[in-house]
Amino acid sequence: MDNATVKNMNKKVNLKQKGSRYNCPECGNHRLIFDEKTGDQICNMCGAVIRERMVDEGPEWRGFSPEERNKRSRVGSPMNVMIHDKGLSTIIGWGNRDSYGRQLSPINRAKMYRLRKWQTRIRLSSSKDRNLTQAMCELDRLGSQMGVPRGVKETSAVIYRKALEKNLSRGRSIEALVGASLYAATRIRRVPRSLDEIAIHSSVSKKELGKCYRVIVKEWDLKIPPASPLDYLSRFGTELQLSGMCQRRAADILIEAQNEGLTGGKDPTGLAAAAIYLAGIIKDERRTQREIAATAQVTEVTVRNRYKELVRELELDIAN
DNA sequence: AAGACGAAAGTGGTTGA
DNA sequence: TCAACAACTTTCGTCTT
Repeated sequence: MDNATVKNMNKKVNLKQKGSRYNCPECGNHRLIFDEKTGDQICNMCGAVIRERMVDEGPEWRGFSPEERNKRSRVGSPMNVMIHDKGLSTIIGWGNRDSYGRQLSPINRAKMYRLRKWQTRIRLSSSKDRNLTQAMCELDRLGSQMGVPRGVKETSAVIYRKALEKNLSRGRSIEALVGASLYAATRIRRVPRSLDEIAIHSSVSKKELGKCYRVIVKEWDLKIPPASPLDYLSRFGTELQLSGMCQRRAADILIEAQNEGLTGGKDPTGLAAAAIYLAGIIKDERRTQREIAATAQVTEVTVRNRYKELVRELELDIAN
């Protein structure tokens, strides 16, 4: 018996018996002990370590009766807020066989057919459900087309659900409400997209989206901070292939501008664009005003005005 | 020739009477 | 409801690199 084995044998604490399919190769004993700390499986007769660093696939809880075990089980699909019934409803299978695999009798087959029909009707019964089904579909399309991260889409789905509960859908198109909830979600998650961008990818006008957005915010009393130019930096920076250093410098400029109170009432995209333009010059990664204006979706004039203002007010020294 | 600049006129939204 | 207003856009001619 080597040292390690003796050491393992001494571990009387934290040892838990586990039924095992293995027999000890040394003595043939089938009572094996599992050490939770080290993940070793040890023979309780001769102390031989059968397997090391095993992964315990069992649950971390114990149940003393079948009911208890059932209650504690967490098996099942995760909830998905982006499917109208959150992916939790049951679907009657299509195979015309019972649980033993036997063919159903013609009478039962007809019964199952009727059951299925009713079940799908019930599943999508209320107009709200039908609305949600369509909305989630549209949200998925819109979100994917705009390259919005999954988490934001989920936030948006939650907002839409709440809007629907408050009956905000009445008199408004599904598309408009979906767009507005997506806009709100991007703002909340601090990856803002402009109403213009959403309007481009959906058939709803910017005006209509804005109206819906305001209704959602008002009705739900959402506290959405105004979009900060900082939130736009990384997206624009990435699109313009600027280095992290350069983006960092742009952020510094913006923070300074904010401290000086220069950002109030100004278009945050324009400010972000100007900061990027300046940082580009400072860090020798110059991008033309046109390039930046195009990615930030503002005009060159705005970039120009904002950056002139920043230079003047912050007394930045740009040697060029 | 491309990029930057600035003036002038126009647009859509907010504010206050 | 309307005018005033600030910010932004569009357009265009001129200057700079």
